[in-house]
Amino acid sequence: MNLKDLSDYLGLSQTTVSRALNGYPEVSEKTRKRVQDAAAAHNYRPNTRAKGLATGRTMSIGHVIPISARHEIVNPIFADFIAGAGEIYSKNGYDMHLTVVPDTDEARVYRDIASKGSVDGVIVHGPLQNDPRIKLLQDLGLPFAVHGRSGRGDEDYNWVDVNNARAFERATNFLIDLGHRRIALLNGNEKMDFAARRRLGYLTAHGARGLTHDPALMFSDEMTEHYGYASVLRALDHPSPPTAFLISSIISSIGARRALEERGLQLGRDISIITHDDELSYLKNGEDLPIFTATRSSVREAGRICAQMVLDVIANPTSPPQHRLLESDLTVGNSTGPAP
Amino acid sequence: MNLKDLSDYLGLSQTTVSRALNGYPEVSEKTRKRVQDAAAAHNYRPNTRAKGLATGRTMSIGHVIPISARHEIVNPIFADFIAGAGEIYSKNGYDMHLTVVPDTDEARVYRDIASKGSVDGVIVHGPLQNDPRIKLLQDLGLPFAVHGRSGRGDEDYNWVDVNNARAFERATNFLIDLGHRRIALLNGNEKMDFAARRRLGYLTAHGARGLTHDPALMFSDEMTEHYGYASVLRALDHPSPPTAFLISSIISSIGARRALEERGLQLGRDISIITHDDELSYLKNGEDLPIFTATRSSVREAGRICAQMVLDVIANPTSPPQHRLLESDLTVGNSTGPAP
DNA sequence: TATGCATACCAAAGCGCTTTGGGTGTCTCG
DNA sequence: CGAGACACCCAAAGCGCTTTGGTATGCATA
Repeated sequence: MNLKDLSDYLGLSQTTVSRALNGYPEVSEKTRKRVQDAAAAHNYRPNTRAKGLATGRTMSIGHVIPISARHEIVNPIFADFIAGAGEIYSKNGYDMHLTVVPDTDEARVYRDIASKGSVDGVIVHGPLQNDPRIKLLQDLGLPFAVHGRSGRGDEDYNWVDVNNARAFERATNFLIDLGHRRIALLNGNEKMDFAARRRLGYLTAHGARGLTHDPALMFSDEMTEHYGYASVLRALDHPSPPTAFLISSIISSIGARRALEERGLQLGRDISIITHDDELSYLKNGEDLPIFTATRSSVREAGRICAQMVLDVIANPTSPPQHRLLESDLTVGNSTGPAP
Repeated sequence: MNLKDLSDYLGLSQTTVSRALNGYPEVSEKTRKRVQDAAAAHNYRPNTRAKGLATGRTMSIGHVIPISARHEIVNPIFADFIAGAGEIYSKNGYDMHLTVVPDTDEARVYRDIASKGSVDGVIVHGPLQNDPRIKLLQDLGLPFAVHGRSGRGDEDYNWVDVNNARAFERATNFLIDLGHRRIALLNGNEKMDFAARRRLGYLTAHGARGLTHDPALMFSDEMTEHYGYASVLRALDHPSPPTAFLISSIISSIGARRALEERGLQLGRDISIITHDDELSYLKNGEDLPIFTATRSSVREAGRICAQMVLDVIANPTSPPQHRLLESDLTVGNSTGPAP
């Protein structure tokens, strides 16, 4: 059933039917009702492509999901972010257009998307420090919002980010206050902006308290379970091992816990851990009692905000860039205690 | 830059340029080369919507991601499945169209997608037993492939599934052979087809060995970490507690391990665990040595196969339905041992 | 009676592409 | 030398919608 069929059936022109369905005033309420009823009865929905061609809008937002080319790992926070964004999209009649691509040739994909005109805007995932994608998208004139930021000069594009530096500074201070002096950092890949900022927070706290950090206790890689496990073992084998760990992801923290268990060390007594918690739906940091002391910020909520942001930009292309810096809670669990 | 601009620039008709780019024989190789070079130089890509309108194909596949309406949980295996499917899509010039939707009104979404004509085919995620979506899609005439199966009558649609019954039967037998007699089952939501089959395998093994199962040791819910944790505690508090657990997801197994740790029980000695392992990229079952004894099957590979299957159906609509039943490995790790 | 102005509708162009149904020039062969 | 055959190219229709630029009708006003 297409517009022509429907208008033939109703004995009206396509113009009138289209206007009736799209809420234009040039059609009597009686006719509009008749058209709407017929459309519902025949289960008519305008063809997306045709509508897109005619209006120049696709009503869909592109997400380019980078897959680590080195390790073939897809970021686990992605599922929850998408869930949040998807909520907003369906509320606004938008669709989500997904491309998974090795993180080595993301630029090509953005270029493709832009010239194929298949989306009205895009969300940038996992920005690096000084990510070239941002300039590219600005040049292409494609509306976009970034989940995270990208180094300096973050004034002239739209982003939603967690205050990563602050979160990790607070967490580090919390540990220092408990008497810890050797604190290991299991960070994400520090080419990524969020990880660089977390590192900064960690270093800032050290500096402010007159402590020196030990590069041998600072790790940076993709945040898998195994990374947490292996890094903790390595740190513990250091001649002067840490008494506390600051970990960038709850997934790696699970690996860390496994390592401690294997070594017979008790979490919160022998070794303290603070983790960052993205509030993944299937991997909550405890239901009522938190498992880990954690800096907490919902990635799903970030997805919602980010999605709303692109939609705003699309609706209002001339408005100034929007920024949203989310503060994270510091929830105290049983994984931290005074330094032994 | 659109077709008209490009053909004007080249002094050729749109027809010729279109044919040159799409590999039709009616154009000289010399001209084709000239056209291709110009297209590349001007970064020309045909507009997706226009192409779709003209050809009747969208070159995109729809994925409808159900979110548990009760618990707002998005299935963690989803990210890896998508990664696998995305690989195949980009190799074949297809895109992925995503809709996240509460699992209560998925049907509406499929109906929408079909009448809006925004995709060439869809993948069905997380089929229930006797899932109404399958009949719906057949009625709508939309090509589709199911990740999993849906109860009886699985001959007349396309699916990729793991042999869940067999996997869990083997795992149960393995535990029985080790002397375990009270084996708890931490299953997924048994409205889902995969979980029902796993339950069946578990029961079959019990029956074949003349053992009776205890409903008090059988759990069914969404497979979160907390579910694993809470269920293990509950099972251990049973007057006659189990000596082994069979767990449907590595995520829940992590929760299970946490519960054991809390109770001071040693995995593989006091309590045995066999888990199902979807080979999630960020949550591998150990890097070299497996953490858990596990029935293993790559969900990413399933994504690849499933994607290829829809593409095949689209290319060849009259071919008979394809089925692919993947057998899972049983890898032995340190989480199992003789019954105490 | 003529004019103005809403109101309610419509025909047709246009979005950017593919594809049908030719057309023209060159070559080959009887 | 004329007729097919072939290679190469083109104009225009059509995909399903929105939107521009109307027209016809009815009614109040001057």
